[in-house]
Amino acid sequence: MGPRLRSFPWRQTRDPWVILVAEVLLQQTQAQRVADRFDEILELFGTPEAVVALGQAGVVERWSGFGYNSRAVRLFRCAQTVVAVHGGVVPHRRDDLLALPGIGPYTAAAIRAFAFEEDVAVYDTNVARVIARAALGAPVAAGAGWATAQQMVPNERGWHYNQAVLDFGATICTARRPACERCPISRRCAYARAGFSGDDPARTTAGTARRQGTFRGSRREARGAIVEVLRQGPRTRQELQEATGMHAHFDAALDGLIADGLVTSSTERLALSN
DNA sequence: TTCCAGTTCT
DNA sequence: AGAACGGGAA
Repeated sequence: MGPRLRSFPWRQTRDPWVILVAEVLLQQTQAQRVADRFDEILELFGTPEAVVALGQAGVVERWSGFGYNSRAVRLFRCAQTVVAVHGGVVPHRRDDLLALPGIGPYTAAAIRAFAFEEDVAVYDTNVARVIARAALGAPVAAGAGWATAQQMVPNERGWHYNQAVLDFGATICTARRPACERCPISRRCAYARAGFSGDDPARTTAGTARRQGTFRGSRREARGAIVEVLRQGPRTRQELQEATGMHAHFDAALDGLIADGLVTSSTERLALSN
């Protein structure tokens, strides 16, 4: 037998809502960071009704430390939709899942594969890298990569297979320094068999991480700082600006947060939107 | 600096 | 297609 799957709390359940919450948190966020706070996450967001009851501001308040705060807004709206439209039950059909706020192609597939145990391919940054390197030895567009991934899913074993590929990409076939020396499939890896000639196929493959601008001094940093201060409670514009210490992008950041429905501006104060 | 179990808007 | 969107960790 090869190595076991990594032990993550969301792998011990098939509760579709819990899986959904975990997958939303895992979007662009290292698995270990989510795992470290999973008890707290379950207590806070364990049912769609609980999320609705928290209210949007409550959800955003408790999202501290996870980043991408719009995900908190979308999770709240998603909970509302699941309760109001689906009677509190997470749907299993792809189109119904994609219609939920914050649920895109990856998360819809992850819910189907990991909660409902359907044999659908989960295609994320890890899988895209593995497909490009090991299966094809060449860069892939998103559509073709997904199709290739789907062909590889074994009948009746999708749950375990998908979790295993994710682990393989996260621990062996990594973005930076892939551990080819201890790779169990290096003999069958297209890129390895080609002698690692040319650029890393994963580099230019769609679905793998794209580079972003510098965070320090960015508007995104200002947005994050503003939301973090407002988690403590409402503030005047003056107080908010001083507390964040953000000057350069403060106005644009605040405008953006209001436009995104994260922050509400009343006559005197700014606050997280309800 | 790069990258992280992506989604949404333009 | 490209950009915007957090913040932590290697």
